[in-house]
Amino acid sequence: MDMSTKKTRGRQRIEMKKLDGSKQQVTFSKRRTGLFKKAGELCVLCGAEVAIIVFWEKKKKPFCFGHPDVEAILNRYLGNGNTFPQPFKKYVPMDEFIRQYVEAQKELEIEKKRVAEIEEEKKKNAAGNEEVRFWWDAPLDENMGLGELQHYTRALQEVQRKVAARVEEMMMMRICSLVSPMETGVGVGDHVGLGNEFVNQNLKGGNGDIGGDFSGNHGNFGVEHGQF
Amino acid sequence: MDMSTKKTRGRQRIEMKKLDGSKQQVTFSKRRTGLFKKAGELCVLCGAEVAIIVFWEKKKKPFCFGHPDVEAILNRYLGNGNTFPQPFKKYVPMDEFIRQYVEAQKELEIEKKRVAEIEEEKKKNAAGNEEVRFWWDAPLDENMGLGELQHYTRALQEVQRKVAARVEEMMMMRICSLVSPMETGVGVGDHVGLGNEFVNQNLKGGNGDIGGDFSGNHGNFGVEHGQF
DNA sequence: ATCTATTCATAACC
DNA sequence: TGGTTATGAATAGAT
Repeated sequence: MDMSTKKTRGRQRIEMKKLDGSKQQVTFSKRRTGLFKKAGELCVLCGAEVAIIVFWEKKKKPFCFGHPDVEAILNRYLGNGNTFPQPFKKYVPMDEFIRQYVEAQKELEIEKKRVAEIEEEKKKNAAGNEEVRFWWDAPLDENMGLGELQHYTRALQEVQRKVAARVEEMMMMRICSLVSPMETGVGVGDHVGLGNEFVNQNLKGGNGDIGGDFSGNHGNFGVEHGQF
Repeated sequence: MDMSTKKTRGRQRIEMKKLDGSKQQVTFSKRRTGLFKKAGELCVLCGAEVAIIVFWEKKKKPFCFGHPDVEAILNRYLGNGNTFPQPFKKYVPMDEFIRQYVEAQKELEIEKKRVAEIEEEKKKNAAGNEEVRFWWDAPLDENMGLGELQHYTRALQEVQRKVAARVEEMMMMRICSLVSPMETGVGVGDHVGLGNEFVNQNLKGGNGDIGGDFSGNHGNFGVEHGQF
């Protein structure tokens, strides 16, 4: 295969993590379009009514999709006829949450210990109050060259940064996991918890269709653009 | 190619029109899942906040997707979070785990501040004497003890590994269905879109029905299932 | 915005 | 409601 003749590498698998500003912009645009298209197709194929609101970064205005229109969906959603879901703690499989929570606690412990150690060292050294205050101030070990040591230092910095970021990300995720089930709780027994259970549903159907075409754009669907 | 040996014809192009009850059910289920997944990816990749509400046929309860959660998005969409009901939070007594979790978060914050303080103090001392800084911030100097440094390196890496693994795991869970993180804001949308007027209005309600069940909330995304 | 080469989502089937 | 498979689609990367 003469790779050099290929015009592009084609679609490449990407890591599911936040993109950098550069790619983010184009990806957001493409995927948002794709998402709305999918929504439109769902409406046409299944006679569903869908509303999608997308806020991006600090942008004030949201990008919206709605069929028949966003307001209609929201009204129905918020509609007075709606009965609020009742708490259903006992139906939520807490095992996973508990496990995650415990993990979080352990990690927190590690963090705390680290801080404690630092303070301990600090105090100890301060008491001695000599030339060397902290262990890290100690003379460089002859086993490692400065260059290598610097390398390690940079590595540590990076690790520390990542850990902090990860922990935060994790915390956020966990919050969602923990809260959502409860908040969305609905009547007894309707939930399914982690692990992707499914809700059993039966249906048949029928009702009007919408006609739109989605081909290129979002035809008859209300697509509101945010941005600017 | 021996077509007769093929197990299936594979995916076939379908007309974009309403399906019959039969296929509709399965298609709705599959595509809804796919839609939510896409939304989750958009959130993760671009740091977007998305809310999706799907009503199906006569079903009373909608299927929802939301990150950070539907309510947050709607609040932002509707303008000020005031008029919008904050249903769940009030209704659902914070579960013990959530409470503890929140506390853990606070603790983490405190720890961070402590680290900052120590760092600050450290810098102060450094100013007074040498230019000693915290090991993670720096241009390392010859004072760092190799042994300690290695110790911390290992410790941090271990933590990092665990955290990463956990996050990865969670991401997987979610991504498989849905996924990820972010903040809140305020703003009302403007629209573009065919046939839809947009009226910015404050709905209130007090209740929203969300109903359903919550399917696999595997994700960090709040996914609420409707059905019935 | 266009254009591929690939990965991904899914219509058919089981 | 769940898998499996062969294809149609969506889209990352490059232009």
